[in-house]
Amino acid sequence: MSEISKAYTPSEVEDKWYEKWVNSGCFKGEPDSSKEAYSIVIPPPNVTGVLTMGHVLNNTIQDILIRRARQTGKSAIWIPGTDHAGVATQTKVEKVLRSEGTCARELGREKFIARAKDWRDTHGGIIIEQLKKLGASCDWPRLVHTLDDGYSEAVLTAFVKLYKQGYIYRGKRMVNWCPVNLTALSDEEVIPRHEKGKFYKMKYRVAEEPDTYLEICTTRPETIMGDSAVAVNPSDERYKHLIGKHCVRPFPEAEIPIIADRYVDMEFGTGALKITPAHDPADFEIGQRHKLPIIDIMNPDATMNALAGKEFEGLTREAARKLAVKKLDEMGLLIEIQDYEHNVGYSERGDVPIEPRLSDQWFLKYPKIQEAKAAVENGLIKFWPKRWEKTYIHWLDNIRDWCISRQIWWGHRIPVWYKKGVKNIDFNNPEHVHVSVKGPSDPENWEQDEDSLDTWASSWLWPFATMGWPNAEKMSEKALSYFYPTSDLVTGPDIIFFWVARMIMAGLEFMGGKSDAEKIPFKNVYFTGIIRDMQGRKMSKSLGNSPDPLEIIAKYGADGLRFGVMNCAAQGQDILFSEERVELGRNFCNKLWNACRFRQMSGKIGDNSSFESIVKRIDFSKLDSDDAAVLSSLIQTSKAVQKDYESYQFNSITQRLYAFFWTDFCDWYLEVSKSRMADESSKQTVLAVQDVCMRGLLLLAHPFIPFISEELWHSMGFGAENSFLQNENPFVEKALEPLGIKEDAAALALTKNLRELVSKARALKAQYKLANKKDAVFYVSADAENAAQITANAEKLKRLAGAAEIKIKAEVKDCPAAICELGTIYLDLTGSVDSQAEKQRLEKEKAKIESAIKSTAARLSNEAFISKAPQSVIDGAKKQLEENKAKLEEIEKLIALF
RNA sequence: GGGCGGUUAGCUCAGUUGGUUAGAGCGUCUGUCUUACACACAGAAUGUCACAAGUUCGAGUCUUGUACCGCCCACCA
Repeated sequence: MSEISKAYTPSEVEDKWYEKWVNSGCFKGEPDSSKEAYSIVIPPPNVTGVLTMGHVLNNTIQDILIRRARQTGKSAIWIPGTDHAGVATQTKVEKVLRSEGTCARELGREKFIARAKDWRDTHGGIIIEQLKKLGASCDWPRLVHTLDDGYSEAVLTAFVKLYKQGYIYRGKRMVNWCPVNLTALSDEEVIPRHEKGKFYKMKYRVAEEPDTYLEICTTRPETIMGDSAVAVNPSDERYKHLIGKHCVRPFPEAEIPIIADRYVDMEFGTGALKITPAHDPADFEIGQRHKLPIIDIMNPDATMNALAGKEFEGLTREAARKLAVKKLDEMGLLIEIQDYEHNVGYSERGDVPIEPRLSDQWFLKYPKIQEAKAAVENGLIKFWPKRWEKTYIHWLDNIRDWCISRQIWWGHRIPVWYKKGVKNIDFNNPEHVHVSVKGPSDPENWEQDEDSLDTWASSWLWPFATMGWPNAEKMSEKALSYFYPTSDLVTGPDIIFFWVARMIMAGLEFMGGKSDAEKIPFKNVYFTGIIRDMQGRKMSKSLGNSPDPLEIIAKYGADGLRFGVMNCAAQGQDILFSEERVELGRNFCNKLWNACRFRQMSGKIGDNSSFESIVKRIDFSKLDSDDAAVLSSLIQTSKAVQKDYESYQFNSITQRLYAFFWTDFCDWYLEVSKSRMADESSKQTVLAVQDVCMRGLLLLAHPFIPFISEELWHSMGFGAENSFLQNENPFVEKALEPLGIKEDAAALALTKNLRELVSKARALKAQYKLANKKDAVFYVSADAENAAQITANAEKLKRLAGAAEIKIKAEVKDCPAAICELGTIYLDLTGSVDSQAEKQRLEKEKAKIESAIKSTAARLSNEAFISKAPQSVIDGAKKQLEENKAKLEEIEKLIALF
C-alpha cells in the first residue's frame, strides 16, 4: 500500500507495471490441461512499420480479450510477430540504393538480401516496442517473423505439398503487372481508382473497301501498335458485311482482320473493338479464341519497345498515348475525344496504373474452398459482425487462381530448381524440375527459380506456422495441439480476402484432426471498423491526418487512449477519431485515481485482500438502501459486462463501467456516504462498501485500463505484493452472493427516488438563484410510507440538497414546488416568490404529464391492447397512469395556489 | 451493374428478441475551489429518430419503396 498522489501521472505508473508483468512472466502462455486454452495470434504488422491508430484499435481489443481470458481462469496466449512485407520492403530498400547511386540488379541477389536484412534490423521492431507502450500483453519470447528459419520452412513445406498435389502450377497468363516494382501482383493487390480520362473515337480504313472506314473507340490509343484485330458482334447488322475482311492499323501500318466475337457489346461505343491481346485481359481471351498473334509492345517497365515502332520506342505509356493521338489526328483518323470516367487499376505500392502483362508465373488453385465456405456457413467459425460472412462467401464463390510469384528478392524464394542446360522444361519430368524444401542434393547442376512468393502466401499459414508447424518437435514445444485452433482473430475487414479467407483454407488443408472443427485456424473473427479522421477520411500519411499514438500516450496515458478508443468503437463500425475522445478516457482514469485517493484519505485501509475480508468489516445492521443500491448496481454491471464480452460489445462495456463508477458510485454513493462517514457507528461499514465497489470495478475494468487498475489494486491493498490483477476472477456477483450480498430491487428503486428528490430540490434552488445557499428549507408532502423514508434519510438528503431542514408537512402555500415519486417538495421562499414565473414553470410541467397521461390512457382504453399485450406491460401502464394522475392532481393544486 | 453499411440533440455516436415520457460524451448557457477529482461539482436548454407507405394493440427498433453519404465486388473497350 502506498499513498496516492494528487494527480494521476500515467507515465509514472505504466512503464513500471509493464516491466513487472514481463519480469514476472505474466504474459507467458503455458499449456495446462486443467484449464481451458485461449489463444490469439496477432495480425503481424510490417516489421518496419510504425504504430498507427488502426493498430491501437486492433491490438487493444486483442489485449482486452487476452487479459479477460486470464482473469476468467483460462490458459491464455497471445502470439506476436511481424511480417516481412515483400514488395513494400523491397521498394523501400531499392529507394535507398538509388539514393546511393546503385540498384538491386547491380548488387545482385545475395548482397541485396543482406542489405535488406540490415535495413530490416535497423528500422525493424519499432512497432513491437510501441505495442508494449500500449500495454499489449503478448508472449514476447515467442515473437515470430515470417522470414525466420522455422517459419520459412513452413512456407516452403506448404508450397511443396501443394505442388505435389497439383494445386500449384506454372503458367503463361495475363497477370497484373506493376511497372514500378517490376513484378506480378495478385488481383487483390490491384486497387481500383475512379478516374477522369478520355474516350478516343477514331477510324480504321477497311482494306478491301478503300472508301469505307470502321469507327472504333478506345481509352488506350497507346496500344494501337499492338492491335492484331478489330472485333464486332456477329449479330451486329452494321458490320456483318465486314466480318472476314481487314482493316488498316495506322501504325505500324498493317492489315489486321475484322473478326466476330460475342463478347463485343453492340450498344457500347461504336460497337467495334480493337483487340490488343498482349495488353488487355479480355482482348487476350478473344485473341486465344481466334488464334490472333500476340504483339507485346512494352518493356517490363511499361515503356514502348521496338515492336511499337521507331517513333514510339523508349516512350512511356503516357508519352506514347500523346504521340498516338497526335499521329491519328495528323492522319485524319481521329474523330473526337470525349471526357470519360472509369475505373483504373493501380498498384498499391507502386502507385501507378497496373499493366496487364502476359508472363510466366506461379499460380495456386485454392484448396478446400467448399470446406472453407462450410466452416463459416455452419458456424464453426463465427464472424462479428455477422454481415461479413456474405462478403466472404461471395469472394469464395468467385475465386480465381492466385498468382503467388513475385519478381522480387525480398521474401521466400520459390523452392523449385531447373536442371542446367535443359532447353524445353517439362514440369512432369523430375530430371528437369526439382521441387523440395531442402533443394537438390547436387545443387551445382541446378538453377533455382528466381521468383519469390507473395507475402500473403507466407502469412496465410500464420495460425499454425507460429506454433512450430511443420516440425513435430517444435509443434510440441510450442504446444500447437493445446493452443490450436486459436480462439479469436481480431482484424480489419480490408484483409478478409488477403488473409482471413486464405488462413481458413490453409488451416483446413494443412492441419490434421478428426473434423474441420479441429482444423480451422480460429473460432471467432472480430472485424474492427476503420479509424478515420473527423471528416470521415481514411488516415494516411499523405493527408497528414494520422495522429501518432505514441504522442497521445505521452499526453493522456495508454489507459486513457485505450478506454477512449474502445468507448467509441461500436462493433464493426468505422470510427471518426479525434483526440477529444481520448480525453474521456483520461478523465475516467483521473477520476478513478481520485476516488481511491479519497478512500485513502477517509480512513485506514483494512484487510482488503479478498471480498470476504472486506465484507467481514460490514456491519449488516448498518447497511442502508444506498449501500444496497450501489452494491446491486455493481452486481448488475458485472453481469452485463459478462454478456457484452460474449457478444463482443466492447463499447457497451466501457459505457457500463463509466455509468456505474461515475454516476452511481461517485456522484451518488460517495456523496451520500459523506454524512455517514462522519458518524463513527456507520463509518466502517460505509468504507467497506466503498472497498467492495472499488475492488469490483477494478476487476472489471482491468482489461481495458490495465496499468492504472493494477496500480490502484495494490495501493488499495486489494492484492498481495507479487500478485497481479490478471489472475483475479472478475465474476463479482459470484463472489458476493455467498457473502450475503445480492441484487436488491427495492433499494435500487428507493435510491432512484431519493436521487430524484435531491435533484429537484437542487433545481428549485437554482431556479431561485439559491444554489450556493446551504441553509435552504424544504417541505415535503408525502404519504406516510414515503414520509418515513424521507425522514430516515433526512441527514443525507439535507447534505446533498444543501438544506438546513427538510420537513414533512401536509399543506404548503405560496412556495415553488416540484413533484417527485416520493411526494411533492417545496422550497420555503415565503413572500419572495415570483408567482408568475413559478406558475409558468408548473404549467410546463403539467403539459408534460398531461401528454403522458393521454398516451397511456389511450392505450389502456384500446381493447386490442388489453387483450393482446402481455399482462406485465398492461400492469406497467396502469401503474404509470395512476402515478401520473396523482401527479397531475398535485400539480393542479399547486397551480391553483398562485 | 451487383452487394453491404450509414442517415437519432449543435458535433461524434449508443440504443441486440417491438413495450412506460428516446440516451451518453463533447459543445452551449447559469452557478460553484461544497472534507477526492476544475481532467471536477450542481443545474438548464436542445430531437416530426432521413422521407413515404405497410405490418402491429404498440415501430427509432420489423417489411417494402425513395433520397442522400460511404465502402466492397464486377474485363464494357
